[in-house]
Amino acid sequence: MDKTFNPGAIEQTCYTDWEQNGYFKPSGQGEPYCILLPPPNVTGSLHMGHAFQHTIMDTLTRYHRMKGDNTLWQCGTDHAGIATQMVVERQLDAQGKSRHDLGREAFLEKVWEWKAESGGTISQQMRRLGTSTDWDREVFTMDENLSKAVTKVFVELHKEGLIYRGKRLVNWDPVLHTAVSDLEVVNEEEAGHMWHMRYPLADGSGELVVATTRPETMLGDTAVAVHPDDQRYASMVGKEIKLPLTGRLIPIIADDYVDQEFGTGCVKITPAHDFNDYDMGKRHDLPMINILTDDAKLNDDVPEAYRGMDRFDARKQIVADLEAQGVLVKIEPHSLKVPRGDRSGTVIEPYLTDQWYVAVESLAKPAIEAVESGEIRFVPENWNKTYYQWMHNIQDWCISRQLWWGHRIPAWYDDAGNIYVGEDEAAVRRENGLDDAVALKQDEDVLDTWFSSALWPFATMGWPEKTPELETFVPSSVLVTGFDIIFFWVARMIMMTKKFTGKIPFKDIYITGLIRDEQGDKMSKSKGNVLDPIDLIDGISLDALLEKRTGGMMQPQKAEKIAKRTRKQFPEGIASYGTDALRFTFAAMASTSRDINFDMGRVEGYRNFCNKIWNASRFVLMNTETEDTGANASASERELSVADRWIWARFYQTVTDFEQAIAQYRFDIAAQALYEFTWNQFCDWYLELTKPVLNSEHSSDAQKRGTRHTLVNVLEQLMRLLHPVMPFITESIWQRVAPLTAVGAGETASVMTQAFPQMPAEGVDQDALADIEWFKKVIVGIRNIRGEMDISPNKPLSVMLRNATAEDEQRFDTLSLYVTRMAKLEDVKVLAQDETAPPSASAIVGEMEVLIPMAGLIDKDAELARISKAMEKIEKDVARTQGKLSNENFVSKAPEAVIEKEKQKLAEASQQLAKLQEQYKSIEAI
RNA sequence: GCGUCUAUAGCUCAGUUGGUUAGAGCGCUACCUUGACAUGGUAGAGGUCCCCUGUUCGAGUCAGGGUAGACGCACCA
Repeated sequence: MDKTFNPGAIEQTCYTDWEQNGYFKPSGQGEPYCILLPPPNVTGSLHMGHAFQHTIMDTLTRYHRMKGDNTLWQCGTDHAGIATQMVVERQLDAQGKSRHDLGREAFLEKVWEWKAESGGTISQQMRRLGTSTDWDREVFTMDENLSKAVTKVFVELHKEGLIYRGKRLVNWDPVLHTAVSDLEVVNEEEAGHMWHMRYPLADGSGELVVATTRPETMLGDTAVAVHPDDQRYASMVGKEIKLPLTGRLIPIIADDYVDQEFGTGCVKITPAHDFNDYDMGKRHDLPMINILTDDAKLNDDVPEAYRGMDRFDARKQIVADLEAQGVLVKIEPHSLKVPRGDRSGTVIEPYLTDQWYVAVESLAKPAIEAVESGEIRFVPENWNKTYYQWMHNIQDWCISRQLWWGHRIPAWYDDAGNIYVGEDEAAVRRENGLDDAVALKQDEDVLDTWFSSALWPFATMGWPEKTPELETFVPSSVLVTGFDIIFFWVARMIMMTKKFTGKIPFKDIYITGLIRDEQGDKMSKSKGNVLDPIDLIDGISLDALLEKRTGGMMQPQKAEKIAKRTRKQFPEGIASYGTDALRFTFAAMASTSRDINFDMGRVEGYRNFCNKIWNASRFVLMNTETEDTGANASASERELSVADRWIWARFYQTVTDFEQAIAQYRFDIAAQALYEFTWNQFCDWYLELTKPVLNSEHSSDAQKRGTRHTLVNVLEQLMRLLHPVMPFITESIWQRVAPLTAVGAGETASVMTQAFPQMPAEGVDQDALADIEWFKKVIVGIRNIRGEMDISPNKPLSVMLRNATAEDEQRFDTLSLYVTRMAKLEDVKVLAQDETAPPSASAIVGEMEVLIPMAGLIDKDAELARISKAMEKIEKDVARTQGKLSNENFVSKAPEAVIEKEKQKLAEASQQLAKLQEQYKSIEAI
C-alpha cells in the first residue's frame, strides 16, 4: 500500500466491477426501497448541485441495499425541450443556418444526433461520483415507452375535459417563439419610466390623463377605466375617448379593479397585451386588439407608420409622436417588475394565442390532501407551507410549446378546423369514423418538458402496463431534490401520480439546500465562480481552470476580474481530492439550512480523513497480514483486552448514531459520527492501545491473537459502516482486510453486498467503556501537565497515585501496561493512605490524584499559575452551582433529577477545588 | 402586500422536547520528524450565542418587538 492515499488509483476499477457484476440491480428480496433520480437535463453536465444530491441519494441507496432491502435507484435523463433545442439551434446559427432552413424532420434528426454524441456526458460523470443507479433501467423521457405514457395521459385527461384548448393570453417568448408557463417567467425589478398622456374625450368636453409604463400598447387600447366611486370622473363614464395616433373611439368604463389613489385614477385598458386588462376586457366584453407579431413587432392592425417596427423602437417613436402632438403630459422615472423568460432572458409579452391547458384544480385537491394527511412528508417540514401556498392558488397549466423538440401533441385537425385527440392518426380516424378522404393534420406543437417529467414516478415503472415494478416501487421511498423545482416538478408528480395510479409518488420529500460559493453567491458562469465536481475529484491546473471560467464568455469584459479572483483563490489550481472526500464533504454539509456555502477547506479536511483511514488500514494490515488473526480460532484461543472490548462497544454505538441520523435525513450528523469514531476513537486511542499488546514480549499468543482479531474485524466492519458515504476507499481496503476475517473473500467479492453492521442483541460492554474513559482521563491528565509544563514527550516520568479507590487500583492493575506505555512512565507508585508525597504537579481523575513529582522537572511558579487557572474555572462553577442550589425557587420547582445533578456537580467540584487548594498550598510552601 | 428562512469562535457550520463548563472542522499559537499517517501527533488560545422586552427556578433554545440579510409568491396602470 502507498504511504498516502491516492484516490485516482482505486476509483475507476471499483466502479466497473460493481456495474459489471450487476450489484446496482434490485435484489428482489426484502422490503422495497426506491429512489427516483430527478432526471438531469440530457444536454447538461454534472454541477455541484447534482453531485450533492446524488451523494445523498447514493448514500441512502447503498445503505438500504446493505440493510437487505429490495433497493432500486431509478435513473434517466430528461429531453429538456427548450434547453436542448436552443443548444442545437445555436450550433446551426454558427453555420449561419436556422432550424427553418432544415425543416422539422431534418432538425429533429440533428437533435437526436447531438443527443447521441453528448447525451452521455452526465451519465459518465455520475459514474465518477460512484452513483449506484440501476443503469439497465435508464430511461430517457423521449423513449418509446415514456412517449406512449405521455400520449395516453394526454388523451385520457382530454377525454375527461381536464385538457382543453383555448385562445387566451399567454406568456409569449418573442425570441424563442413559444408560449411558456408562469413558472418559466422571472419577474425582476428594473428601472423604467411612467409616461402620462392626455386622452381627449370624443365630444370635446374634456380629457383624461392616463399613465402607463408601456406606451406602445396604447395602439391596442380598447377602453379607459376609472373607479365607479370616483367622483372626479363619474360624469364621464359611458362617454368615449378619441384615442390619439389612431383616432379610434373607445369607451370610458367603470371597474373597481382601478385604484383611485394610484396615478390619475384612470387606466388605459389593453386587453390583448396585459393580464389584468384581459380580465377586465372579458368582464366588459371589450374588443381585444392584438398589435404584435410572433417576433414582438407591430403588426398590420396598427397605423401604417408603425407596422413592422420592433416593440422597443415603436415605443420611442410613439412617445416622440405623442409629444409632437402635445399629448404627452410628463415622464417620470419608475421602477417596475419586468417579466423575462428564464431561458432566453428576453422580455416576455402577454400574447393572445391558441394553446393547450391542463385544468389543474381537480388534480390539485388530492395532491394537497396527500401532504395534509401526512401521507407525503416534506423534510424539512416547513416546505409544506410553500407547497400549500402555491397549490391553493394554482392556475391552469399551459402545456403547449411552439417548439419542435419534445412530445408532439396528439391532436389532429381537419380542414373545417375540427379537433380530434387520440393515440395516433389511425386511432383518431377509427374512433371518429374519418376515412382517408378527410385530410388530417397533426398539431404542430409539442408538450412542455415538465409534462413528461410529471409522469416519472410511474412511467419509469412501465405504466400503463401492469408491471411488477409498478406494484413494488410505487410509491417510492424518498424524493431528493431542490426547492427550486417544488412547483415545476414535485407538485405535478403528486398530481399526476395520484390521478393515474391512485397512489402517492413518494413518501418523503427531502429538500436539499442550494450549493453556493464560499461567499454565499450562487454559482454561475457569468460570475465565474463555478466549481466542477469532477475538478475537485481529479484536480485541475490553474491554466485549465482559468480557461474554463473565462473562455467563451457572454460578457468578455468580466473575464479579467474573474481571472484575478480565480488566481487568488486557486494559485496552484485545484488538487485532486478524490470522490470519497468530495462525497463526505457533501454529506457533512447537508444540514437543514437552505443555502450551503461550499468551503474548499472542508474538502481538504475530508481528503485528510481519507488519508487517515488509509493509513490506519495500513497499520492494521502491517500488523496482521502475515500474522495469525484467529479468523477461525475458537473464542478461547482469542483473549480480548479491555481495549478490544471497548472499541467494539464504541463501534456499535457509532452504528446506532449513524442509523438514527440517516433515518432523519441528517447526513451531517451521520458524517460527524463516522468521523469522530474513526479518527478520535479508532485511530487516536484504539490503534495506540494495540501497540503495547502487539509489541510486548509479555503478551501471550492468545492476547495477540485477540487484538489482531479485533483489529481486522473492527476494520472490516468499519469499512461496511463507511461504505454508503465513501464507496471507493472502503471497497479498496475491504478487499485487503476481508480475507483476514471469517468473512473471507472469494464469492463475497464486494463490501457493497455485505450486510450493514448490526448492534449485537446483548448491547455494548458498559464496563469496558467506563474503564477506557477512566484510562483516557489519566493519560490526558498526564499529557496536560507535560504540555503545559514543557516536559518533553520523550522524557520518562515517575508518577504517584494518591487517594486511589479500590476501583482505581483495580483499573490501574488491568491497564498498567497501557498507562505506562502511552504516558511514557518509568515508574508508578500507589501511595498508601498515610503516605506523604513530595511536591508534585497533579491531575485529578475522580477522587484519585495523579502526581508528578516536580523535582528538576517542574517550575514552581509555572505550576502555581497552572493550578490557579484551574481553580478559577472551578470556583466559578462552584459559585454558580451553589447559587442555584441556594435559590429557593430552583429547589422547589426544578425536577428532582436536575437538582440531584446539580448537587452531584457541586460535590465533585468542591472536592476538586479542595484538592487544588491543598496542592497550591503545598507547592507554595516549598 | 402575503409567506418562508438565516444571524453562535477569525472562517464554514452543529447545538434534538428549555437543564452540567455552548461544540466540530478549518485557521491560529507552542512543542514534537515516536517505526500507520507532517494530508500527522500532543497541548493551548479564541464566544456580549444580532439587539431589546417578556415567560420561566432556569433561555443559544420559547413568546413579542426590532435590526441586518437571503428567498418564494402575487402585484398599481
